[in-house]
Amino acid sequence: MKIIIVLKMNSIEIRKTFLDFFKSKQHEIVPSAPMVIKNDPTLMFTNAGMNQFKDIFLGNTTVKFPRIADTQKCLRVSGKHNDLEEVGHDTYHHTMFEMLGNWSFGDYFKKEAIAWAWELLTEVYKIDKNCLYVSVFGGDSSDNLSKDNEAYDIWKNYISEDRIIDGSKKDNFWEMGDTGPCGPCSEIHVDLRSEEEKKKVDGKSLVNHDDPLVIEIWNLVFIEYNRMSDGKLVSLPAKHIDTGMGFERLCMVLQGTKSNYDTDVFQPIIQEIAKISGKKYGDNNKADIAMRVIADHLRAISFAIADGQLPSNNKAGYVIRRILRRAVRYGYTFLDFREPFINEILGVLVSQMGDMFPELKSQKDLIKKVITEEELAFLRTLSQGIQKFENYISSNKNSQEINGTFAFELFDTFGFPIDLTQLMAKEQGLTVDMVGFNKGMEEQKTRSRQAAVVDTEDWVIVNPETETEFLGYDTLTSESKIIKFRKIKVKDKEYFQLVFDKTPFYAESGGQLGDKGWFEGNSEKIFITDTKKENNLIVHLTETLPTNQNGSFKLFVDESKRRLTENNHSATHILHSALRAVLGTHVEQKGSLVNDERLRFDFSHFSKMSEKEIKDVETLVNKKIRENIILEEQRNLPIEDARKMGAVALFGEKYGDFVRVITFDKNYSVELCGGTHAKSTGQIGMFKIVSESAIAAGVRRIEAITADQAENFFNSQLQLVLEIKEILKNPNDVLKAIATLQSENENLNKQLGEFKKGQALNLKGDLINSKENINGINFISAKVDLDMASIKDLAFAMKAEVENLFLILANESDGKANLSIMISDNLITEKSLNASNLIREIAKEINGGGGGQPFYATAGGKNPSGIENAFKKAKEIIEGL
RNA sequence: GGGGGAUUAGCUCAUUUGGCUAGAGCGCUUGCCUGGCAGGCAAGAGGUAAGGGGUUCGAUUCCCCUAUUCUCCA
Repeated sequence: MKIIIVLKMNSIEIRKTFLDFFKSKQHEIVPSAPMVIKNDPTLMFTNAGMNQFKDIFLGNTTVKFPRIADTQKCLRVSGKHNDLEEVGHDTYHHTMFEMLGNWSFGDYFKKEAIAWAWELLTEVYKIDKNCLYVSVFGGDSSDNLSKDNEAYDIWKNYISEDRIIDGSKKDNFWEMGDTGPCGPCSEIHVDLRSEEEKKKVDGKSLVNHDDPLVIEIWNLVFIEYNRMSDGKLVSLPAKHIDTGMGFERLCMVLQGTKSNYDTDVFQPIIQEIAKISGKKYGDNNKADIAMRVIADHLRAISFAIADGQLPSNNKAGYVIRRILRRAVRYGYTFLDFREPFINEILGVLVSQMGDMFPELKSQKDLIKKVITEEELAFLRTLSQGIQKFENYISSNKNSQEINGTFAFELFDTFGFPIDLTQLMAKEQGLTVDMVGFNKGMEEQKTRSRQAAVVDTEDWVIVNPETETEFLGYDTLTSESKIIKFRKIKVKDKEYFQLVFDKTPFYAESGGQLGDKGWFEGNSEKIFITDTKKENNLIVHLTETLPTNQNGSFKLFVDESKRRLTENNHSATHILHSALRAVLGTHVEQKGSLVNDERLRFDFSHFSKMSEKEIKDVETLVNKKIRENIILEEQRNLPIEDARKMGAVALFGEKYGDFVRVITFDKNYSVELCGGTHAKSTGQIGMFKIVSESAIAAGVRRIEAITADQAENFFNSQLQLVLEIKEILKNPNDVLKAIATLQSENENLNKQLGEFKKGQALNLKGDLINSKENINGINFISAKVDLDMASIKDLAFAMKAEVENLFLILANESDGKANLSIMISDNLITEKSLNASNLIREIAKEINGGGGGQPFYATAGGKNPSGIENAFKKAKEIIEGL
């Protein structure tokens, strides 16, 4: 008998082995980029390992290391890769996952990529070769591409040809988007089924057929083309390798489990969920799904929050909120949680992954707080929706089916997933009209698609340069050439994007808005309405193109706007340090907005700032401004050196980055920052906080103004006080004068009220005295000089006092007439009188119309001279009874 | 970026073809019952119906804009 001792690697070892292997092949190992993406309009989250290298593929940036390997945190929840609804129901979908990858940028190509992948899998990880299949691109006639014979011939050296599969364009031709770098790819698949199963069905036939145990493990992409917007492919001068291997899947393979969720990546979390829910994992399919959902989503939201993306009500923040709510909902429905629980599992995740990803550890308190608040908020929404549902049920008792429109409304407006509605319907013995629901869904999708159509034309190259230089730290003008431009159409609007070889224009980044200004050349002047960053490219937005794009142009940044913006940006840095000094070092930047009018700074802090704290911060900032600290700026500092200087690092730095450090007194404020700043703090002039508020659990927001704006603020406040004084005839003590005024006013109001009451009483008395008894009815008619509200009061008061009352009142204002009729309740039935009907008839006399209730009605008209006739008519009606 | 909903007393929410001088529960104030508390009874205060504009004799209700917020789609 043969004894096989299998020493399973744990997930930490598996990750390390991958990175060590490629290090031995001269790869630079770089840390994971943040999962949350800034400065890319096409992407909210990192959804593949290659994202942080996109600029290299696009040729917008130079290559620092030709060979790189890493593990990258990824999130797939929207756009092309939307796996959210699958997660938990099977054994292998995830929202957040790690992607192991190795890259070559114009260095090695297919031969080495294939050889190393094979070596790592079979010799280092020791995966049985007889379980592996590979695929190569089989060609595609629509793109006029033949089979990838180069890859096929290389694979032949490692694996028998009957294990090589020709793949379709869908599976084996990788594209970044509608346009851009792309190329054929080779996938490595592994068959994890039992020997018996393998005998029954050939593994080769299951490749790419969604069998949970015959799965793709590694994708090797050979980037050699660029897709143009007309669909044509152009060969790239420098060819690249881009590979991706799902870490959680690899763990499953190497640990011999049947599910990613059974590996040591997920089990500790799942066991914790089981523990606090009092249920056992593996007992009940629905509960198991819920536990997997929660385990997966906990990872996604924790990493997102650690990377600076807080849940919110739109964009990326809303994606995070939705993931969290999905987890809450599964816990609510299938694990019977009614109180926040996800935050309690966080500890396990942090102890498990905090070493590899230190951001989890350092932000643990904030993550926990944010998750708890979100859970509470969603449980509230949930109970509102349930109430709505119950209202619907009780008002539609005889229906057996829940209206699809209502089901869609619940989904669309209250965030109720359709399966939850179905579940609740089932409990009442009802079904849901799915046709109607799906119709509502389709309509909404069509609407959204139409609204989101952006037509981007290809870049038109004017001068073939790749690098653009930013001059804006030193100058606000430049002599530049256009490198390229393109036209963008959004709905009925059209604008242009221009890239210059050098530019003083600062592109929106790090919270600082982009510069505005203009450029001149060939006797034309064209305005630049905004400057944006697309990855590393500085893009200038204009409404028109110069008629001749060649030649040189003179660029001008709007100086006054830029200077005011700089003041606010520098003030933001000083504020940041002041907050840390006053509140403590737990204060971390969570968001920032800087423009020429004001600054907005979001930061982690757990309670409302007191008046004194706000004042202390203001005082400290203004003190630093008056110290007139000279700006120290260091460009192109290796990030490691910057960290040593104690620079406050934000999210967003990538591997090997050379960073810029902005210092205002090395013992006070040192920050990594790409923005533009005042030359010395004195330029800021003064600083004033105008609001302090909460924007999310554990996150506060300060809005402040500086320089001219602050000066205006103080001046207008002073002016206000001066004007108040003047109005009060310059008293010695303004406050006392106002207090006196207030109490006098109060007294007068009281007296006036009593006087009015007396008058009304007199008026009421006079009216009552004027009553005529006609057919047993107390008829009163009068024209009064009161507004409609007072007439109403009077009418109600008289109704309470006079029996058998028929009251008709009129007033006149602005050449218009109003009538009001009040009738005692008993007359309505006894004499069949209806104020509403009567007034319609009577109002004809004043050329108007009206209505109301049987006992009280009003009307308006354009003919005041008809009032007497109206009274006469009313009297005739009563007399005629 | 586009759609749908919400915003009414300190809090949670009512208010159906536009008209009952906008109501309830909890909380608050006062008084009473009880040895005290818990509790009970009674009276009362508290509303520019988010803000602005329009339609109308009349708008919490219908329309438009703004703000805040929730939610879905992209």
